[in-house]
Amino acid sequence: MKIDHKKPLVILTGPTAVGKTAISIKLAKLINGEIISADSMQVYNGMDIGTAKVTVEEMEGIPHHLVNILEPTEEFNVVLFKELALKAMEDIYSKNKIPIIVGGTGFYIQALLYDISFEDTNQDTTYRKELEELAKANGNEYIHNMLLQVDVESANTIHPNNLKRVIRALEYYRETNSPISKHNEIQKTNVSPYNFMYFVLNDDRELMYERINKRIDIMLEEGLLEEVIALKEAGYNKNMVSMQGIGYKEVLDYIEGITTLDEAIFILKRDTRHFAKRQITWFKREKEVTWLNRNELGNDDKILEYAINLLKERGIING
RNA sequence: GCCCAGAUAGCUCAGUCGGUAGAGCAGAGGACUGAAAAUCCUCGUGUCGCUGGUUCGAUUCCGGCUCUGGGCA
Repeated sequence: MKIDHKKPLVILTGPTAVGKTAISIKLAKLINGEIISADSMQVYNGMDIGTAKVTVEEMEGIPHHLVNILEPTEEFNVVLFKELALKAMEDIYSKNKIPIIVGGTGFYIQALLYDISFEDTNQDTTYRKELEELAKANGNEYIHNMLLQVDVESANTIHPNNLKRVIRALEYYRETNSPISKHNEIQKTNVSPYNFMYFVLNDDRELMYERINKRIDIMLEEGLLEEVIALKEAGYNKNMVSMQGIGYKEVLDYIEGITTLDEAIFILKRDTRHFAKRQITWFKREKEVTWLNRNELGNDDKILEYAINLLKERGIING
């Protein structure tokens, strides 16, 4: 067995609706772990059905961190995630348990796993707003040209229409006086400080899409509409990050009369399929990933058996 | 039974004044390092319903047939 002094970390992710939750709880029981959610939407209170949030019964006593910790008015982001996840990990290590990161937000997982640095910038977003206004007034190309002046590298890789990232690159330059492309290059070489296993649960595309469509029908039966109506009545609106979650923005459009119910459901299913596809694209690009394919491994118990063996080999758990 | 309108990419449809065709959606691939369930990029060959005719050449014009809408009886 390999001796590794790095702390153990288990990641279990995959596209939406593959069945991460059920497996994660079994896994936590088997390896004496606690779960940290890497999900940008399950952090919000009151957003349960649309995010397919784990219920207390489903948890079966396994502690879950970073679920229900914010109100929908608050903004969650990678930096906050990393900060809170690190705290939770310390807590878990102190109990001699293993942290298991579970959730579909690949960006968050990456930031944590490779300890990507974000500390060198501040929280002030006024410059961001300024740039947004400039773009609105003069067009995307104008802003992109501004970037070209200070950071040719980034300007060449970021498409002018990708406003959010053009703006972030400019913001980064303004705050650090150094191009973000350089920062990214350095961060890319980061070696993970953990002894980890990065599992990606996956399945045949067609089956995945079927499961997504079915899950949304179930969400509607369980009262997704009522949930969104309640959020709207509580004063939450589409400008909030939380309300941009899939399921919320589409249902809001229906409630506000912008689409019919059938259209909203169609769009919701489609957007969820697109999302799952994007998630897979992300995981394909991550280099140190171990795929768990349902069609090759079989049922949840077989998948778990396979995963546990790998964890033993890696010295993350005792064999 | 008669009249009219359709029949073109998985779906909705455009188009070719005759030289074998293109949009949207669906779908596929990709990017992503402080909004990430967000944001952005790339990808379109299909007996142009079937069958005769005219023509150097028909998916496009003409005839017949089949099917689908709608109308009249």
